Order: sequence, then C-alpha cells, then structure tokens
Amino acid sequence: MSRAPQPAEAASFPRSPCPLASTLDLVGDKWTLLVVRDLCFGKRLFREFAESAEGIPSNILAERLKRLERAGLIEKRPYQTSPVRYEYRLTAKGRDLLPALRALAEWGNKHIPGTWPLPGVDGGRG
Amino acid sequence: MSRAPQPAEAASFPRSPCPLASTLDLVGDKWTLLVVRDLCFGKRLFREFAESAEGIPSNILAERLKRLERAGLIEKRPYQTSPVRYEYRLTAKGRDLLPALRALAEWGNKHIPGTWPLPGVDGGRG
DNA sequence: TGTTGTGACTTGTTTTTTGCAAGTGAGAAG
DNA sequence: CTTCTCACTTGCAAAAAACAAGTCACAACA
Repeated sequence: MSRAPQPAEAASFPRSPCPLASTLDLVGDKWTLLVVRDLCFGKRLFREFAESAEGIPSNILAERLKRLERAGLIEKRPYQTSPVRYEYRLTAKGRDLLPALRALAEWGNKHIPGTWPLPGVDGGRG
Repeated sequence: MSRAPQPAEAASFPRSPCPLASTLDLVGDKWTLLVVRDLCFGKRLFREFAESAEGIPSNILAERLKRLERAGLIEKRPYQTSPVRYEYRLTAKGRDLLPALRALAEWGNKHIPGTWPLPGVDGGRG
C-alpha cells in the first residue's frame, strides 16, 4: 500500500530552531507521551498500550507507534514466530524522555487534584 | 467507565487519574507550551506571542490564552487605560511548568539537530 | 475440514480541531 | 474624516481524531 498524500505526520521540518517546539513537533499531542509512559513502565505490546486507562483508539496508537519508530525513539522487533508477533521497546533516545515525563507528571500531582503519583520506572529485563 | 460526550474544548474531566495524562489534557497540544515558554521568557502581549517564530494562528492563540486563564496558569490584567490594553502573566502555578519545559527542551537539544539552547528565564521588568 | 478466537492492525465514516483569511470595534494619529 | 494599530472574532476549508467495523495470519478446538 502506498503512503497516502502526506498524512501530515510527516511534518518533516521543525517549526523553528527552538528545542521545545521541535520536541513538540514529535511528541506534542494528547497521546504520544502516554505511549512513552507505558513503555517506560514496562508495557511492550500493542494490546497493552490499547488497554491503558485513557483508551487510545487503535488507529491512533498504530500511527503513533510508527512515528516513534521512524524517529528512533522505539524499536519494533519480533518476540515470537508463528504467528509472528512484535514487541516495542524504548531506545536510549526514547528513554531520555523520562525526565520530561516525570516533570510533567510532578506538575500534575502538585496542581491537579485526584491524580496519583507515577510509579518507579520498570527497567524490565528483556 | 463511560466517556461523557463533551462540548468540545472543555474536556472538563481528566481522562484518567494519571498525573501525566491530566497534565496533557491541559497543555498537551502543539501550541500551549510554546505560549508558556514565551511567558517564561518575558513576553506578555497577544501580539508578542503571535510574533514568535512558530507562527501560531490568532484564533488558536486567543483560545489557548483563555484556557490557560481559566485553568489558573496565567492572569490577564489591564496595563493601560485608553485604550484599555491587557497583558498576560504567569501565575505561580504556570511558572511551575518551567522544569517540564526545560526537560523537553533539553531532550530536543540533545536529540534534534539544529536546535539552539533555551535562554535563561527572564524574571523580567515590570 | 470447518468454526471460532485472538492479536495487531487497517479501512471507512463522522466529528472535532486546526489553519488561514478576512472582518470587527475601540480608540489614536494625522 | 480617513487611516492605523491592537486584540481579538468569524467563516470556512482542510487536517486530525474518534469510533465502528473489517481484515489477515495463524491457533485451537470439534
């Protein structure tokens, strides 16, 4: 299947040389950082991300995983054959987002009532 | 857990008790954190935000300023009469986002070529 | 052999949000 | 008056998100 006329996801240029704007070009939407959060805390399978409390739609999840893979924040690799199944894992580049994730979560804990603290990172074996 | 149908903009409830998800409900889009960045670095006027390099559309800017004000991250106040003109300023709650901003920017500096470092905060005149 | 099931997506359609251009209203300036 | 700026607002087309349903590869029964 051919790639449709630029699913917009290919904002292949940054809006500006600002490191914040450039980062937001990649992860600045409602869902992407939640997928990264799940990856940080040990989830690896499509189904696992889809089952998270926020209820990401499956087409959005598929698109975000592709974007993150293309950008080198995650890797997709088979973990079984027959049927072939893939898992997603953070690269070092992706793991580097954790401090930002934590900072945003800390803000939420401090200023939004009803939020619970994030658990510790699951460095999980592979 | 049912998702109530909501009048668009006012996602008045959090998607989940996760502090990251809740924070993203408020500032998790392409533009909001760039406005906060501008506020952190001394900008206060509608026109100043609009003139930033990324080129935020004026209707989006107006909406984001309202949202931030309603959420208590910024305050709008008159700084001159005749004609009455307003300026926007971060509250303590808004300023608390700076660490997250910096963390995201640091990630950009490290992983996205062509980005320049953020300047220091402008606690500014006025 | 055929039926049912599961995981991981894809496709189609509707709804919402975004982006862009143009317009508005209160003055200020000439 | 006429023109100009600032700070928005409005209208509308285009893009993205949401939702439901479908597909494809295989696995497990019966």
